Amino acid sequence: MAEKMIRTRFAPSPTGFMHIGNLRTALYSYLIAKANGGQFIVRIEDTDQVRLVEGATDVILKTLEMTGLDYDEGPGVGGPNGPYVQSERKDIYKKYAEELVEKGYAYYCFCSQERLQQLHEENEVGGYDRHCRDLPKEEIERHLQNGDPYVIRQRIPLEGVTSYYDEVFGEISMENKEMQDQILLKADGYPTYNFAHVVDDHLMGVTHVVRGSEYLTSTPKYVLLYDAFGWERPCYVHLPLLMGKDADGNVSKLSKRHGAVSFQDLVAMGYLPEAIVNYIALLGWCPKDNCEMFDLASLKQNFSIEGISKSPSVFDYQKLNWFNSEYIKQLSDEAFAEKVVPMLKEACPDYVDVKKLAGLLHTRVSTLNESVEMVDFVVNRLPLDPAAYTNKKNKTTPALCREILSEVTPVLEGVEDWTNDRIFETLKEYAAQKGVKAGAVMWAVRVAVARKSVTPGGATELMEVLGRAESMARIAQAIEELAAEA
RNA sequence: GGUUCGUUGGUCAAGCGGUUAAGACGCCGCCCUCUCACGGCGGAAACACGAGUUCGAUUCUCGUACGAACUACCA
Repeated sequence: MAEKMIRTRFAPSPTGFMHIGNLRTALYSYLIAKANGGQFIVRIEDTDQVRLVEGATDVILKTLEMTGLDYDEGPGVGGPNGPYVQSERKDIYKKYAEELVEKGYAYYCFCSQERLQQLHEENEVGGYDRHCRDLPKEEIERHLQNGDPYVIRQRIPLEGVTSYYDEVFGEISMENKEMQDQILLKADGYPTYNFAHVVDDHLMGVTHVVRGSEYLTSTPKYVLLYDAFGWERPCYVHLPLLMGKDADGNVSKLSKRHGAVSFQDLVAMGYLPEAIVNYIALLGWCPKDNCEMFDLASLKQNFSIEGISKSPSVFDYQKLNWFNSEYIKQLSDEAFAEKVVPMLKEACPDYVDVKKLAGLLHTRVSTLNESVEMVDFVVNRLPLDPAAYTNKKNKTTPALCREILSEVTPVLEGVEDWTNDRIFETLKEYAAQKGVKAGAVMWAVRVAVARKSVTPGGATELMEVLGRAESMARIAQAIEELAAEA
């Protein structure tokens, strides 16, 4: 008999932006299915009515689209197991919860939230005292009759041990007495995650539950639910957590306080979706051959559960930057320009050749947005410290630079085609004639023209970008300033 | 506090009883060079600790330490 087809799901709750940890979970879940010819489902878990955020679902779906994680079933595309939004499945859960009550695996609880709150405060460690676990039948009936608000709780065995096998962490065992009689159905009629996801995963034929390892210790309760219904337990694949490091060097679950952690934040900062995907794919997974560059297609080719590690990994922006710069360099000049020219156009004066400027930036930025930051000296004439004219390798001094700049002015005026090549040749000839290193001339001119000692691109490249008029004006200004200084 | 999980350089990590303990990012140096970047070459940098098992432990077992997650009518 053929292996059962693998079906995985990504089940986010629409409570905010697409967290990078969620994206990685989605990615792994997707890859586990796709690496094995399986199917990938998306399900929206919006059972918490108070935490709902308008538009969050759209952001999630949009992120999946931008990263190429196409799904076989889910909101928008539909499928045979819909609806794929939990709030639209409300009736289903109630039915199953009641089935559990009938079977004795769950019970009605009429405790007020105030009482629970108080309980929580009294014994700090928390936990429900199972007040309603063994309520007499008549009392339950009376409450129900009265229309008293109630929740349905799972009746966890008081003794024994529950274990399950996790594909990455191995055997996990938990004493039943350590588990809480968790709420399955809330007073507002919505199910909790604890219940809804079990019912849905079963109904939707999910074979592999892929999620963060924060669920590792609550999974025994879910496994008990499968058993109570008599359903086949799924394979569990818990993923190591994504961590962030704070200013003090302490690590904890990656969150907003660690900086930009949503996919859209990163994109807005100029990271390419492909680079983000590549980077997070490697955060907790390593291929057999240790290769590092992966697009989605090759990930589908190579991904395997065995490569997933157990230990949490720290999100490192430096490495992300490296991946991003690699992907930027892989872009053709045209493709890069297309992304960056609009920003440059907006920032720079009209006389600037932004297309050429983009060319200079291509190998020098690690994010798209860095382009604009890097050309501040093009946008404005920066204040300049004459000390910048001193360079020991080229043996330049402010005085020498002043001389060079004065002499070079008429030479440059004679240049017919204001292009990098022509300007460069001309300046080189001049240097040879004068008997100084070309580097000295270039240094003088570049500092004068850029008004900055470190620049993307050389003197002549910058002059081409700035155009003849602005370049000459800057040189003239430099000569004046140097004269004033001397 | 309890429970569960984790621990190879600063970070991501390979390793699955015998290795000079890979590789990548970052850092440093050299080369290239019109400064920077790109590219090339090289360098510093790690098995948390203690017992066992074994001829032999980074690898297996158990403790200790440290870290994390969970402990909601949130997911």
